[in-house]
Amino acid sequence: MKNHCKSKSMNALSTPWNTQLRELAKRCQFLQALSLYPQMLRHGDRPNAFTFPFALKSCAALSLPILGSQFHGQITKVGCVFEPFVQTGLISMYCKGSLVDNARKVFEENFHSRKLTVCYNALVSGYVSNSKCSEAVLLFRQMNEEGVPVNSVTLLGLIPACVSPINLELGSSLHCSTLKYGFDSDVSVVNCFITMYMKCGSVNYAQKLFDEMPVKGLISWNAMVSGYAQNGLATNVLELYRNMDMNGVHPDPVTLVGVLSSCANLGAQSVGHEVEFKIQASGFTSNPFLNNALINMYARCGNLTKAQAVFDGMPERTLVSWTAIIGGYGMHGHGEIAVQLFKEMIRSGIEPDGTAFVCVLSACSHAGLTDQGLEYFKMMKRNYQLEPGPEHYSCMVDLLGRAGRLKEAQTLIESMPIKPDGAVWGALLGACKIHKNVELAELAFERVIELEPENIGYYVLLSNIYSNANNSKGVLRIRIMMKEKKLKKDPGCSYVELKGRVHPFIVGDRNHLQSDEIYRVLEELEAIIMQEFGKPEKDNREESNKDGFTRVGVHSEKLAVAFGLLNTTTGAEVVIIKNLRICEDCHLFFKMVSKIVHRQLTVRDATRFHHFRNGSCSCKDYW
DNA sequence: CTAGGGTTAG
Repeated sequence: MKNHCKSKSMNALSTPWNTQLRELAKRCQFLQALSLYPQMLRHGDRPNAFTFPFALKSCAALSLPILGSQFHGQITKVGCVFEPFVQTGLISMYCKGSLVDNARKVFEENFHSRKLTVCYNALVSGYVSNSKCSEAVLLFRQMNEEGVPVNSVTLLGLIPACVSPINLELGSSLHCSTLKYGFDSDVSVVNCFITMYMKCGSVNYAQKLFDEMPVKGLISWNAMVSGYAQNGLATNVLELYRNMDMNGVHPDPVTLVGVLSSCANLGAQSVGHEVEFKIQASGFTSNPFLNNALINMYARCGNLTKAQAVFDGMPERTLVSWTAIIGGYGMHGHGEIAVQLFKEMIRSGIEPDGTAFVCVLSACSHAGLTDQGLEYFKMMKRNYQLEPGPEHYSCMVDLLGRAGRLKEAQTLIESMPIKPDGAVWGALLGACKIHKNVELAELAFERVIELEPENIGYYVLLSNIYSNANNSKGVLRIRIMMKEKKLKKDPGCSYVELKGRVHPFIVGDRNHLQSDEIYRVLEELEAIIMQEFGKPEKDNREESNKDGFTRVGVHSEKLAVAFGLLNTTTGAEVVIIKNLRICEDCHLFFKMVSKIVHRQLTVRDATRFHHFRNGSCSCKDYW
């Protein structure tokens, strides 16, 4: 190449450099691409309009706006600022480096660009990615007014502006107007709308769009998988994953991340394991997103050994990897290990963020490491300039509360510089239940229902506190409140994972295809239990309708056990996936059943299952 | 200029 360069004219000389630059940028080797530029100058070769777009793209990808602005200077000198590719490159580079005002300046100063769709597109998407959505919408209107043609890329840049539930209206009006442009048959535009509706929580609408697509691409499937996963619809994710397979669509890393996240929420370890196998078979083993999702999945399913193994096997661990493994140890009560790992992470030069602190604080709380937790809370601000949010305060209230330091917890809430949310008062209420403090519970309850009047969990909690204190007046008062507000506790739910399918059960469920047989097994089991161990102390079955409240029918856990026993072959492990806080009645039932059958019954924590976000599914609390 | 992704108590 060197010989080439010396012998040709200036302009043509830069061509081999440009080709190499373009190749490197295409392969995302941006640093190498940028290092080519000084080499080129050293050779005495001049950059031209074909050089800069790739240099700018590299600056954008690496978020180096300062270097980018030096290129801007060069571009002005060379005089190719009016070239569309250079211009859009500049706008995009400044936007990716968060210098939107510079981008706007480039856009405004260039007369020729005013009518160019690509330049508008670059700025529209730049505004959106810098969360300046109203500016993006204004610019979009301006395009229409000035008669600049809108293309599908314009929409791809603009639609993500409407990804929060607040913007659903704007999003759907945008959707309506795109019908007018005729982009409703463009696969990428529809994919983008699917994502938008999913992020707005409008799952049904997203599903409708997906179902009506005549041609679906891998990204369409992925948008649905991730959307379901983000909305906590883990069973839908698994169903869709099977459907993909049947339609001959091959999953890629993005698909598998969504599937793993749902396995984590369901506690569906065997599907998760299957996915891990697929990852290895497809050669995705070094994808950091996938490894983090694997750590999370194994940790949540209680398999800390495997979570640790994935973590140890990663060539590079990001903050998210550390957070996932720390959270995993924390949620299973290994507070000391979690704290050790947190220290190790800091030693390895990774700075914790707010999320990492939530994990370590809650780990301290679960393990009773009260002072350690207090120390970390102080450290947030002192060492890392992180302002504690309400989620950190609720961890602290939980930490102090569990340790019986209720007064300190209350003082902490009162000293908060930000407004406490429902979770903060809720944590105090929970602590009052553990330490049987009725008086403080009443205060916490009053505050928490001001903030979350619809959250049934808190009513149930206070009612149970009254009940433990034999305060029947209190219990009645809460029930009347709930009745007046027409609040009803969501039923609890248990899952059994069998041959890769997840079977959900709710209290008194009759929906399952094998419903009759399940009830038969249950009755048999209970008959044997009666025979062997006598009548269980508590039996909540068939208590109906006194004072208008529905009472517990047949517990979901019991149905799940009966289903498991009915459908597994000898020696198979029955996995009951359930909220850890099962009631004494069910606990007794589990113990007796596992004595009767010589199979292993495993109880898993699935409290994270989003369906129950607004109230625990502890069946004791179900009225 | 350009659609889909991992970590967050109670």
